[in-house]
Amino acid sequence: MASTDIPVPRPLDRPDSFTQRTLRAVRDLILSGHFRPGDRVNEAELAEALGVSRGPLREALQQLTSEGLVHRIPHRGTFIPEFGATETVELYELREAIEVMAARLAAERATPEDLAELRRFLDATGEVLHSSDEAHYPRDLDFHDRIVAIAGNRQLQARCREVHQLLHVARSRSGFRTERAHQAYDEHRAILQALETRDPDAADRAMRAHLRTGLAHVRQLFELSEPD
Amino acid sequence: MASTDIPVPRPLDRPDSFTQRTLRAVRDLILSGHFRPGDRVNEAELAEALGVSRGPLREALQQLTSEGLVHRIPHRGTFIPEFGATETVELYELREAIEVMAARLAAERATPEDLAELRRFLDATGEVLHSSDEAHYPRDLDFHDRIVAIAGNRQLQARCREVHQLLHVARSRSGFRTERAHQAYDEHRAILQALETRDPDAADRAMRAHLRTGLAHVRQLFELSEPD
DNA sequence: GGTTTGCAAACTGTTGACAGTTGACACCTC
DNA sequence: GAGGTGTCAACTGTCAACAGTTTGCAAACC
Repeated sequence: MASTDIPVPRPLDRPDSFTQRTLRAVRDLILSGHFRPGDRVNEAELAEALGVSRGPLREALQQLTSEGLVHRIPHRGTFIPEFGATETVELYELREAIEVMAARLAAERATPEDLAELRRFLDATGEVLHSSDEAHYPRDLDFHDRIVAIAGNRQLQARCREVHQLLHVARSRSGFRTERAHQAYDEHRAILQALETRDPDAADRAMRAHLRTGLAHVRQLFELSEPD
Repeated sequence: MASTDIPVPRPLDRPDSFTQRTLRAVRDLILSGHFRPGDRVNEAELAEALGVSRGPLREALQQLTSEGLVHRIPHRGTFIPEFGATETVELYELREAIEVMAARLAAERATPEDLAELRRFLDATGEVLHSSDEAHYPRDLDFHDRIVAIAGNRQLQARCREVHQLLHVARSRSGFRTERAHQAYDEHRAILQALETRDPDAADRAMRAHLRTGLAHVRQLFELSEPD
């Protein structure tokens, strides 16, 4: 078709709509902690700051509402939700539902290359972990995302993204730190092993155990910070 | 506070916003089959028909987009998505993730009353099923919704609703009929039994088996209608 | 002094109009 | 007639202004 060698016609360069850009901007503001749980969003002010009118902003807020990152009360305004112990536990249970299923599917569908790459990834994080004795484990979510990707189900992947987002906000409040890097790493290895034996039930058990440990840890944090 | 006995001050009577009403209206139009997969939505026309301006309609469409009931292409318009075999299978897998988890939680959390009511419900549907030999099983979803309700996790419940909606649209195209009412009924009894023994693993297995049977059935329909 | 009542400012909900893009049809060329 | 080009109507994206609601404050009243 295209006869010449011009770099690229790029139908992709079209800057996407104000609504989409605004959506990403506001989402980042929430995830980055600029807006904190309990805060109220002033539409006119925020629209001005982002350089758009209230129309696109309102569409973006509507989307964020269904993502759960924002809560709208009629005639009152838009608020950043506060996640208590109950909500956080519910999110963890949803996460367990999705990621356990993803682990099952990954055990059935992973290609040899998938497994090899996952192993390399874990080896790399293992080295980092043992050399510098970090108590933090920044690549935890990376591992989980990779497994959901291997599962090859877009619906699961999309929901997983959403849940991780919400948990990020839910945990942000009490200065959450994993502090259990080595344990998590060991559990990740167990999951990898289950995948390599292509045993969905074993993958199920390993992933579930891993997530429940995480939930138990978060529960403990909540009980410490507020006996709710 | 309120000293007098006037019926009710009712802060609830406030008719909710145009956006909310429009959202429900359009959702119903899609679920009822008025809009069919592949159809395009004309904003001006639909807004006029619903008696609102394009603003609220666009906010409603934005929400429907994140529910997956609608697909927007920039500068092209809003379309009702067409669910092929791949998408439908993915939805079933997501459903399995959610409802299996719900069954596990229900096994742990169901009160005796919950179980008694669920049993009454199943008995009632059983009678209907055996007296009039309906091939159709209209209360199938009811049963599933009850279990998710018993699980008592709002996040799971909300996602479950969404998935059921999408599956409704996905199946609507090829004049889907269950045709396996008696089998489904038996499987439901098995699930109930697992719940009554309060065995999460048994509930897991029973629910998973039930949903996989359903998926196998749908797969068969797709292979018949289109060898995709 | 404490409670109620009545503004008034601030903000959200909604609208109609304008700007930019897309897709189709007609026309022109070879 | 096939292929390319120009034009136009239809529709989406965006905006600025208007309408209705909420909330805080202040004055009035008991």
